[in-house]
Amino acid sequence: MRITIKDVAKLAKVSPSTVSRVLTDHPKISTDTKERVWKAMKELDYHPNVTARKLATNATRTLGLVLPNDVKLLAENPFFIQVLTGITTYARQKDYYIILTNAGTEEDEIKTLNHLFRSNLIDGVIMTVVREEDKCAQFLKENNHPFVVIGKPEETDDMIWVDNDNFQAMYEVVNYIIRQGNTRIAFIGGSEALTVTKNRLSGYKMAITNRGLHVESELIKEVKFTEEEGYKATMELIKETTFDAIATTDDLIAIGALKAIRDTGKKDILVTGFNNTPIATYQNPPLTTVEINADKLGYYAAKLIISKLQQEESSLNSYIVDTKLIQHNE
Amino acid sequence: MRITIKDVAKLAKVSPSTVSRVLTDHPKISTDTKERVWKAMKELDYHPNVTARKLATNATRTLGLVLPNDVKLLAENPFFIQVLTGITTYARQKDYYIILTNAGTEEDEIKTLNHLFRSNLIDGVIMTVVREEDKCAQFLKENNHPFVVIGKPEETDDMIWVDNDNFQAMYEVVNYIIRQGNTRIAFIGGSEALTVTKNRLSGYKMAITNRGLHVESELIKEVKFTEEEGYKATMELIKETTFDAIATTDDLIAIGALKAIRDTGKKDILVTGFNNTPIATYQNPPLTTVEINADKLGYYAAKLIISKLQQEESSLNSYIVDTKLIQHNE
DNA sequence: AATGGTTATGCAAACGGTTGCAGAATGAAT
DNA sequence: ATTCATTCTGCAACCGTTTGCATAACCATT
Repeated sequence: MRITIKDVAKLAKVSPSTVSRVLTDHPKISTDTKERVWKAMKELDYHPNVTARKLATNATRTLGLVLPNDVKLLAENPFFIQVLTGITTYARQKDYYIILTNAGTEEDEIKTLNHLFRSNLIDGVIMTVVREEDKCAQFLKENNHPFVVIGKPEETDDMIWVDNDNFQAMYEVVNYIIRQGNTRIAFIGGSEALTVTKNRLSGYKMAITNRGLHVESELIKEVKFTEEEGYKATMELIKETTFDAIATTDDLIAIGALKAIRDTGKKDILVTGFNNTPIATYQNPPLTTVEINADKLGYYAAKLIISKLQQEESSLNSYIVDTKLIQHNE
Repeated sequence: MRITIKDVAKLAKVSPSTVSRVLTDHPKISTDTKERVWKAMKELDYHPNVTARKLATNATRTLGLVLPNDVKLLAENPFFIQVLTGITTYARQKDYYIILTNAGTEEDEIKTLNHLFRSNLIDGVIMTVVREEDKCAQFLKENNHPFVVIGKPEETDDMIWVDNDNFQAMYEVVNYIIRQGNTRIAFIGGSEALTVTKNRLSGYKMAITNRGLHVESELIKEVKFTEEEGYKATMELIKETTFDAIATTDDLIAIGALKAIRDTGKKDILVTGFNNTPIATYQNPPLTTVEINADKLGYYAAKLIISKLQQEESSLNSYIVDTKLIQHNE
């Protein structure tokens, strides 16, 4: 038989209400009874039934998390598991729980989220993948479901979000490249429709300009986040123009670029990536890249949404996670 | 105001009990009322309150999952996120939920699991990391908490587990190596205390013997699952003996081996890994490795524990997930 | 018409907590 | 001794389901 609040009450010779109040550290309970109840709880090794509490308080203290279905994407990108780690770490500190599920299409995700909210399973949700004009985000907004997104959205009005300072990060990368003595620096980035790419491109341009160099459109390529695309873009660059460094927005793209450079027998072209993935670390020589601290992104995402749910006064709407240039050259 | 079972009952002109019975497809409800109730549910867009149901049925339909705290380990090893994907995929099919949390030490994990079970948050747990003489597993067993482990345990009596056939997988690897014309084949594996290493080593030995070759202890090394250890072990091998191939039990070890081979200017030494990590794919040339289908491991782990919890007759106690040799040589 | 056997549904008590409100107990003030 | 304010605790209703038991309604049988 499970130990319930009644058992504790009986042993401590108080009513269940009192035990409940002791649990929540209600101010009007005398130290005396508090101690009696604590003793009883310890003696019985009492664990409150969280489900019953959820029902009574109509708060689940649970956050939802929907991962994409694509195993390959998840496996290649440590980003997700790192975000996840950050989230669970903070949630645990605050006695919040995480329900994990997955979804394929955007509609699927909406259906899943709808179910989670409407069935009283979660109080809020953390979105790790935000598309342009994201239907999920729109759905959540329309239904007044609290959520936080990882990655600064286009429209930030009453949105809660965390992100790196992508402008600043790329600015530093390009500055580093220039300090290494390079002057013609190419840029290969993901879709320019994505805010993240936009910001990184701006950082690139600003660094170039500030150092008295010129932004040249023939040095700028837009591709998908894959090795192949990085390879192709680099091949085009090699054919079309000359350059002594490439700044990319993703390690996978960078790997492709490195391969193209090897295959064409080029030398001394500095390539930089983004995200500090293991793939980068184990390149030979290792790639210069940017640590985006994905676990911190998760950590602060959880923090923001939880303080919102707790209606804390101090609760912020956004947070910038620092980045770090990782120079693997010896 | 939320739509409850009472609202549905009122609209369908039945009692809440009847609605509840319709929900669970109780056989004694007439098709007539069933349809009336369904219509009412649809009209009100009713979603049952899962929390209330959990309380009433004393079953949470939720599985716990505890990840290690070590971000680096998680990021380098796509294994975890793949397992996770498999789990959520199956769980979703069966309307089960996954609660995710993390823990550092073994004691921490026990504490966490204890809390999850005692607080009525989960019905069962999936263990992804099983140590030798695992205290967690012992704790779960002693307290009669249902669990499944990924990785065949030493003692399999009334344990539920899934695993690859590690013997067979390594047997095939070594056969492949031999078919490529190699005869002196080294083995670098993780701790021999781990069942997984034992089984892979047996597979190695069997393949060697079956092909009429000899097992030589100077060709066998035991290390940790890191690149450095793989590097060191290979350096030792190079110093101490000769060989034309190395079978390792992990891609990271293999990467280290490759590096040692490069650094010493050796040629034509075939190195194989295990786990088919992205790091392997993006090696140059790509590593020959073994796909262990970690997502299937998760999928079947979820399947086994769920059928156990549902007390299905057909429920198995173990499942072997197939592996596949990935030859990246062109 | 009375009886009996089904079948379909409702009643009410649970599940294990929380919480507004009432009121007992205490001490201070008149 | 009475009144009042204050502090602490208990009563009972409630959260939204499920489910054992009772029973109404129906049909078939005698």
